[in-house]
Amino acid sequence: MPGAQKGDFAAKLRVAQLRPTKQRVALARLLFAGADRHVTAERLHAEAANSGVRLSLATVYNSLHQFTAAGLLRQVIVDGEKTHFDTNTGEHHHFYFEGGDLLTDIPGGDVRIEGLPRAPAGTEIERVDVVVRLKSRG
Amino acid sequence: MPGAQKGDFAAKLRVAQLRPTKQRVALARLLFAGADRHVTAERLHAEAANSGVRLSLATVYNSLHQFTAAGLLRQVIVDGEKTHFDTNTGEHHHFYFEGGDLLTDIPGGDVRIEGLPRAPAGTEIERVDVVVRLKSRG
DNA sequence: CAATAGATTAGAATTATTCTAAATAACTCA
DNA sequence: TGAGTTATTTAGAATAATTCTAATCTATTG
Repeated sequence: MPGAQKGDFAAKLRVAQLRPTKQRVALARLLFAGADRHVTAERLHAEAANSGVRLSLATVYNSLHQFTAAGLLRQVIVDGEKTHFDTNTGEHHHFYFEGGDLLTDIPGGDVRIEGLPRAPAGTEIERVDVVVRLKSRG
Repeated sequence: MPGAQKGDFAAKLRVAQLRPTKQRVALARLLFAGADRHVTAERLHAEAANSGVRLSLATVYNSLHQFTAAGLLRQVIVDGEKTHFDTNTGEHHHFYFEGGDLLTDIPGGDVRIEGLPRAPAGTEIERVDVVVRLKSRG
């Protein structure tokens, strides 16, 4: 099976109804080749540049949003300045290191949240996000 | 006790080591006169203008941050675009209506979170935020 | 391969927020 | 109270993340 490596990402994109362009495949490789990870647009753009792929920041933004819409990524809002994207789309939560711009996952299965009120009339719960904000111990 | 109304806010500011200027007192009145509330800088600025107080947006930002540092307000990060400030500084969580830019409180006492892992070595938990994201029921 | 729909791009535009330096107002205390 | 000191306010410039635009490319399809 020659070309299998590369084909994985192209196939993944095709399943998501996204044309597997050079840029999208390159970003998909950076995002999905290894373990789950968290990225910002800026950082992913820098990484792409480092790994020899030339693409514009606009394309990174476009792709991150398209991947998110397709369910391949999920947005994590924790710091008001930048948007973080998470390759782990399953149920889970986050540790966030204030200032450090660093996120790590808390497996969802371990966490139970009890006593939440019902969703207000006319609405339904889309998702429950838990962010554990950390500071370094003085 | 004449001037008691106004004095409340000036006193509150003095306790917080903030000089009770006309602008800060006006903002404090808007924020703390009634029930707990959530505001953005832009909205508070508009409200101040409506209530006849002329102050700059920069002052609103300054004041919101100073109030927050003094423990009178708390920041709520839920939507990546704007920062929300909450007059309820006690333990509690939030419902967030996607798109609607609207926040409501979930009393903290009712909610229990179990199964969180320990804070990573060298860090401690500063706060645990729960955001229940709502969408309108289709 | 030609035609077409979709993607990429550079750079301008937008938005929230912060910064800067000058003008103003609050506080101190003699 | 009034001079002097210090903190605050302000308009507008600056910044930073993100989105938009219009033109240029590229993948796909027949």
